[in-house]
Amino acid sequence: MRSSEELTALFRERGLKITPQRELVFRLLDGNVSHPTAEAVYSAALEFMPMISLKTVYQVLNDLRGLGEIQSIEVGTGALRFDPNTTDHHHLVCEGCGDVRDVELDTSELLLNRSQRHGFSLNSVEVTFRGLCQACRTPDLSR
Amino acid sequence: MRSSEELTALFRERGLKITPQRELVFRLLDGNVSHPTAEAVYSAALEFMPMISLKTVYQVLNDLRGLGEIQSIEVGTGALRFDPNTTDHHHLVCEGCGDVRDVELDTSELLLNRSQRHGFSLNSVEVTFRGLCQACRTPDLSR
DNA sequence: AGGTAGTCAACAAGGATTGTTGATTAGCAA
DNA sequence: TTGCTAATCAACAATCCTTGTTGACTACCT
Repeated sequence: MRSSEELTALFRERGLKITPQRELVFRLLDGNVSHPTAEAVYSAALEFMPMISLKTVYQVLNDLRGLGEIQSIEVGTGALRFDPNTTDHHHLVCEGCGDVRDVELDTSELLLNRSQRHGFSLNSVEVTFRGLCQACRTPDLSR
Repeated sequence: MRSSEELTALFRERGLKITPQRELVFRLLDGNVSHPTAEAVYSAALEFMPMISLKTVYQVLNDLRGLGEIQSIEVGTGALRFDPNTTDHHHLVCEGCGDVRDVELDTSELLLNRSQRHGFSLNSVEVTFRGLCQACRTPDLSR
């Protein structure tokens, strides 16, 4: 995802207005590596803008996705998650708490000699690792 | 997934009764490589048993999953898909029609030196290839 | 300054899946 | 073969996530 300033220019270019709601969502996503759901973005937004609606958050996220500035991922934790990191990377999901981490991975080997596999033309590869994070693996002694 | 006869024995062992509905779902899944949704299994079942309910199909699928005889996969086509192939394999999804094919793939390299990554204990890796199948890529001249 | 896009509340609705209830059927162990 | 109990059925309702609708209001931007 580009910087807030670049997004502003990009939105204007497309005839989309720059509203405080959009700017807030830009800010909340900038550098965000937590792979938040729409609800999570909404919750974070409420602290700065108590009257923002969930619907608006969904709309801004869809706008950004439409522009290719963020991507949505489905890792089996129920809701879609949004990721401002649109570079080639993959994910590690905690089966306990649902946390998602980024994983750098070279998938060029996976694609080699597979371009005509099953008669398909390949567009992308996603690798999802699953396991338990440290917190979910360690018994919580405070309880 | 084991054979229908082995499943019968397994179900009895667990105190689960062998009903015509369960036997039908066993049969429909045996050797099925189409990765059907619950609805698709239900549709197929209706041809042999017009009074079977979707609810029952869901229950049988969940029973089988609970016993580890089938797995469910989520490939972003809306509904869960069920797969009687529980061996180590991966999937190729057509972004046009949603068709899912099996892909044999050695993921041992992917797991190497990653067992402690991010403090996670790893349980599994899924690789999903996306592209267009031949039918979706080829313009249909009959229309 | 005005046209219009954006936002809001307050809904409804969709699709997938699970839960509920109460009646009926039937598997299977004794 | 009988009887206990699980399984199934219909007919719902309900959940969760996401999108659509309407009508009023606001405010961005040319």
